[in-house]
Amino acid sequence: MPKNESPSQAIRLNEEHVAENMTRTREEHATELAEDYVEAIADLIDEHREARVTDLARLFAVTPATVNNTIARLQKAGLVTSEKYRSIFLTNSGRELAEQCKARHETVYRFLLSLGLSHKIASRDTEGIEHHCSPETLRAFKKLADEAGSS
Amino acid sequence: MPKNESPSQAIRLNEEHVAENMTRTREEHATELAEDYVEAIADLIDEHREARVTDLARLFAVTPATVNNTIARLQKAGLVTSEKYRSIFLTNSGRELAEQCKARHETVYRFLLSLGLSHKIASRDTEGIEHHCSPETLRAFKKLADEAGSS
DNA sequence: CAATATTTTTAGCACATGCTAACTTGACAT
DNA sequence: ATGTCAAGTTAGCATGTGCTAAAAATATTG
Ligand SMILES: [Mn+2]
Ligand SMILES: [Mn+2]
Ligand SMILES: [Mn+2]
Ligand SMILES: [Mn+2]
Repeated sequence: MPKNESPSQAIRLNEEHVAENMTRTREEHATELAEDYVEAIADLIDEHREARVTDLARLFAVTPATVNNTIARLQKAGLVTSEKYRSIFLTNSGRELAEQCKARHETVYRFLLSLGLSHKIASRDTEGIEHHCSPETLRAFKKLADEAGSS
Repeated sequence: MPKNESPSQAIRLNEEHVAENMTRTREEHATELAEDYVEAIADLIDEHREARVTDLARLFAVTPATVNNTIARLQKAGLVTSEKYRSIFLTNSGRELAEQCKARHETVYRFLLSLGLSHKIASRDTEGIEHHCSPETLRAFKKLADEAGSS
């Protein structure tokens, strides 16, 4: 029945772009947990010298079994090293990723603060938003956060 | 070995908040695909009178089998109606959600544009960011986008 | 109408991410 | 040294989200 009638220029669904964007967002989600883990592990090591399964379980509000499972994947991905009953460490690759993620997290957080949002809200939304910012967007965020910071 | 030494006030891991934020982000991810689907279905119906499996598969860059699977879940969730070999429609609840999501999508997109980002980048990043904006953040985005819009 | 092409569905698979329950290991206090 | 408790592991399960390949239904076209 629908042949091509009603151009209906209201929404303009650019199908090519939508498909690209969806694919990109899926890719971001695939790396999201890994990013949060290496970031948390780096933070824990900074604060307590070591990152243990229990610490991560508390931080992420999941069970130790889930942490174990995830750590096994991260190890396979070459981001962490882990021996049984020992605490978890980052590989060089993991440390590098953690650094990038911490910087990115910081940028997004400061940007949201600069919009006048509360620490609580900014910190909450940062946790999700950080994984979906392209380098261009991140640059824009950083610029504005820096400008607002020099108040 | 680690007892409580080195306050190391560099990062300040507020464990309570981190756990809360992670839980929240997980919840957002659980509804993300549903939101994008109802939005896409609404757009397709606006443009073509109907939303078919193939259309959605093209839009999301997945296989028709995947769309079928997802539609079954959405139906169980009461967001769409679907009969075999027929096109897909929104329930009232689905239409309502689609409206909200479209408004939110629009707000985030206009906000990113107002930062000087290209349409391409803004549209890409919006697709992920939109699902992680609290009402407060959304209000801030809208305010700034509106201000910039009146140029 | 009949042949063909497209669309939709189904079955069966895989992997990520979560859980609980049971078991093992390690740490620590008496 | 031993007994207890916390921490870590494992097995087994569920759900979400993707895939391919094959079958069934529908649409198009000669
Ligand atoms: Mn995060
Ligand atoms: Mn996300
Ligand atoms: Mn959207
Ligand atoms: Mn989206």
